[in-house]
Amino acid sequence: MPPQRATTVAERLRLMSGELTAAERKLMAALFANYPMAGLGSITDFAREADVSTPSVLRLAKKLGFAGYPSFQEELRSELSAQLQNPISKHDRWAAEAPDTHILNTFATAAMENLSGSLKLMDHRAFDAIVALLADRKRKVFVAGGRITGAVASYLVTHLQMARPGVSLMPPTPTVWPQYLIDIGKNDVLLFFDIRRYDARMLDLAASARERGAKVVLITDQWISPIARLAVHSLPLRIEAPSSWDSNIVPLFLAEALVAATVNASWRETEARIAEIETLSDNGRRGK
Amino acid sequence: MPPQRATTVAERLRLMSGELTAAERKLMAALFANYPMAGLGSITDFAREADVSTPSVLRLAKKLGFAGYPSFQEELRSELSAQLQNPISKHDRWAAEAPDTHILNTFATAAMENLSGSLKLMDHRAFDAIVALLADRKRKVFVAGGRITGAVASYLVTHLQMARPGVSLMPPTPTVWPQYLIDIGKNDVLLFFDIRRYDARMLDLAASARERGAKVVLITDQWISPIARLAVHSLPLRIEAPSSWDSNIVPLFLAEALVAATVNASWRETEARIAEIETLSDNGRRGK
DNA sequence: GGAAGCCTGTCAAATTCGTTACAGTGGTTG
DNA sequence: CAACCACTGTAACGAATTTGACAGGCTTCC
Repeated sequence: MPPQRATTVAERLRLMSGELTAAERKLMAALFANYPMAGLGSITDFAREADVSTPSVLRLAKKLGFAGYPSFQEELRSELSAQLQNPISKHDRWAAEAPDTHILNTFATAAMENLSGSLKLMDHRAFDAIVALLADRKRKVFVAGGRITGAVASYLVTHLQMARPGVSLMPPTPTVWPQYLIDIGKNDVLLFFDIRRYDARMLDLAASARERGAKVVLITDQWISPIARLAVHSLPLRIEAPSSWDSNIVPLFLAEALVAATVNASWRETEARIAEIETLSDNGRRGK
Repeated sequence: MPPQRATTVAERLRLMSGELTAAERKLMAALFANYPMAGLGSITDFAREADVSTPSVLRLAKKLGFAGYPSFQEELRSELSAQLQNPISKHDRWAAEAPDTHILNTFATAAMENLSGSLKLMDHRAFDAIVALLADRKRKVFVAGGRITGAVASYLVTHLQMARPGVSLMPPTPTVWPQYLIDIGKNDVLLFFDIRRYDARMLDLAASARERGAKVVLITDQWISPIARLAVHSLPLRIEAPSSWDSNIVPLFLAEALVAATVNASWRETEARIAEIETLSDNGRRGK
């Protein structure tokens, strides 16, 4: 019998997570990946699942206050049977034991809905076309974001720079834009993140770039930035959140997906570049 | 492996109920009395529960088509885990008409799994405690991120600054950290984003801040940054992605949730501030 | 009423499991 | 750089479980 019947194994694990060793964290991750089923087989199975030795499993069980592995299992079983008899066992998916109204849960629901809503709306051919533009090394790529979306734009640039040369972030201050604009030529790509509270100066920038023959690409929200009229491709995303501000989770998702797809589309050239960056970065670390 | 994966043990038992012997019917009744938990213990327990001998249990398992008692148990477990996961994995199709293997879809699946996996791991009390720290205006708040997570850190700062005064982003270059460190005092908060490829200099920064009496808070990945040992709260997140790099969607999710919760926690003071920022921002636009 | 057949429990063998002891590893401190 | 500490895996032991063999008992049918 466990020390306190009030708490669950999951909760106890979370409370102790700070004091867990590497092997114990592997076990915790394996258990949560398939909770609590992973712990109901033999100790050998559980150990193999988490890729640790059987004594490590035993040590974890004892650390949690159980006499041995069997009593650990017994507790898991009794939790499970309590949960099954309780019809309120629906929120396994969210933060355990937090109420449905907890911000973590409402936010997670919103994020999931935004993501699946965005994907349903999305034209995957436009996505592929944008990837083709980004993967084309003959084109220079510029990325611009607003006050809020600037962080997402910067994130995209950081990763794209690892995948290919010729990628620049437009700085946040419009006064220095001309000295970037001068280098934006025909066939170059200017990608905007522009969501609600559309910035008039970004629209001007898009117009100027288009006049110079650049391909304008737009990532925006469902109300669609005016830049859309100048863009060759635009992707509208859903960004609502139970908050005073919009959520940029889906824009970030799109940025990551664009990077991954771009890397895939030009793997031959990208592979060597990534490896070289690794080397340089290691040298830098060693030389420090 | 059982003969037909389509049917459950319960169903198979009901179908065969006509051909069962007395002892087997006792077992069936005991199993249904608390299904399927009764079958997840040892064969001895199950037999005693039904008041029959252990070989009778074995005979029933074989009659149902299983090789032995362990494989019977395995089937029960897999049924149960399928039942528990079913309501979750109901992702009603991602990007329309794009194949399941399209990057948008594989990435979306990964993102969803990372999010729900992170939430399962998460200690919501640690989250609440962090919010309490961030909402306390007597504490200054500093946020630090690495090369990649810097964008997320910056995003968090941009929003937190709208919610409260005294929020600073630690710059990316360690050489200027001392002039920030000097202002970090007792009771101030230093929040780190530190994921895989942990930066040794960030660890040093955390140690220095802690020596000065600051509260160190850590947001990290499931392998857990060494900063965890210095932190009062640490939240491990899942960040795997089908890409050459990790996904920062969940860290961004957490940043947004922290901001929203912080705003909620101190709405009285925050409301006026947000309104005032609106005014200032409008004036700025008009004055342009 | 007796014999056959099926069912069930007891017992013991074989295997697997859980547990302990110990040694090797990596990282840290003086 | 040596000594130490914490952590982890290997190996071996004892315990528990699973399984097969056997025999007693109940029912059924001739």
